[in-house]
Amino acid sequence: MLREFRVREILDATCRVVSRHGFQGATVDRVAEEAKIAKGTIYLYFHKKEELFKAAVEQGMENFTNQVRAEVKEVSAPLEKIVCLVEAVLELSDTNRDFFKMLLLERNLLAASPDHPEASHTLDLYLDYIRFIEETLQEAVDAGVLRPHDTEASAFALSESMRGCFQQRALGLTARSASEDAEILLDLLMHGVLNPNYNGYKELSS
Amino acid sequence: MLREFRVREILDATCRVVSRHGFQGATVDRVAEEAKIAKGTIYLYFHKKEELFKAAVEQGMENFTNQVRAEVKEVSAPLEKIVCLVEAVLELSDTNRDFFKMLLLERNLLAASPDHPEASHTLDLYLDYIRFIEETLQEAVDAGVLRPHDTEASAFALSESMRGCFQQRALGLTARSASEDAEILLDLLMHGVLNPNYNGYKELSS
DNA sequence: TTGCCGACTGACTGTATAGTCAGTCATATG
DNA sequence: CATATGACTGACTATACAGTCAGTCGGCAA
Repeated sequence: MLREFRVREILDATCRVVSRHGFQGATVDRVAEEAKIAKGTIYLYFHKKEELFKAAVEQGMENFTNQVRAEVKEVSAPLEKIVCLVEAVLELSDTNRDFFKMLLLERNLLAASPDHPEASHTLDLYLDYIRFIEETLQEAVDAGVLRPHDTEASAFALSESMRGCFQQRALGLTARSASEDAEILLDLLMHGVLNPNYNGYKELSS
Repeated sequence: MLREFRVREILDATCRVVSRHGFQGATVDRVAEEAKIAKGTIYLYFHKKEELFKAAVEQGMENFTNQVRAEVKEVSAPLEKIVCLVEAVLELSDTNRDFFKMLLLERNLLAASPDHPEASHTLDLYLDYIRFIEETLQEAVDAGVLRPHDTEASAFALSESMRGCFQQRALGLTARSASEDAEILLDLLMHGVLNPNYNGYKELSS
């Protein structure tokens, strides 16, 4: 379908423009130029600028989480699932840099907090992603592979740590590859940093 | 000094406006209204809108890191320092919500990545903060309290996890207090999530 | 009393840009 | 060939906002 092709083309251009200029500098004119179409054409497919940006974010998020879910579904052992998840997230964020830069710049999640119901779907997508991480961790707890703990908290910490890895790369602060980051992050997540031979601090011992 | 008082007043108003409307919706008119002064007055103290926002972010970051540093300096045991750091960060972010919401919305860090030298000072402040976390962790490693590992990576993961905790609270997704979050995060950081009785996955064992 | 100073004001201007719409063009149909 | 359809265009309008500046006001000094 022509319609679908155009929509995709416009959303891709939007990602590129936002990742280059931020939401501030991302004008409809620039998106049109990037997509090599007239501005009016964009308004044939999207009613408002906001709608365009929201669609770009949400379509990207859906693609992303679907791909991660698909990767994780390939393996069955609970611990391997976690490894696979972390690798998939970091590798996908490395591949689709434009989209992830846009996601990092996304402010609607917060703007949503008081009373912006339009942004709530974006928030829902984000929460679905977190919940998927949480379920993957919980499965491993249930299987006895991970110790019992607050998996919602660890899901949040893990997702933010992965986001941080990507940001580090986007800022050019690291030369590590996505898979090296994955290895380091998994090691931290699994074992923590406490020296097993040290017993001086009982309060923190499990 | 009158000048200093006005500047502070304007920057505080800026934080409130940005935290409520985001950078998009934060106009100089609104800041003036919030600070209960005329728009022209703002231009007596700041040359450009950008300068105003940058100053608000940087002043807030400096206050924040100075307070964290001061708290951590109070204790001497390496492990206690880490506990103190996490508690201080989470409690300060809970206290100064307006500023931290603004910080979460800050896009200059990324906008900086290609070639925006104006934003590099903001980036430097951020990196100083990371480095301070890293040093605190490294001290504990050197003292044998933490196992040897890549402290730059764990510093990054920790700072992003704390940021995530604050975001969770800003979005109203958690009822936990800052100190409860600190406890959970420290437990994760120290011990990881792997079940110590499980030995099926050698690759990840230390 | 007069004149000066400097902090502050807010109406005004210029500009960037969101959104519109009358018109073009290529293709399909009778 | 004539007419219709619909995707597309880009000049145009309306608006919101950054930044300006002539003017006000209170205090102070001569």
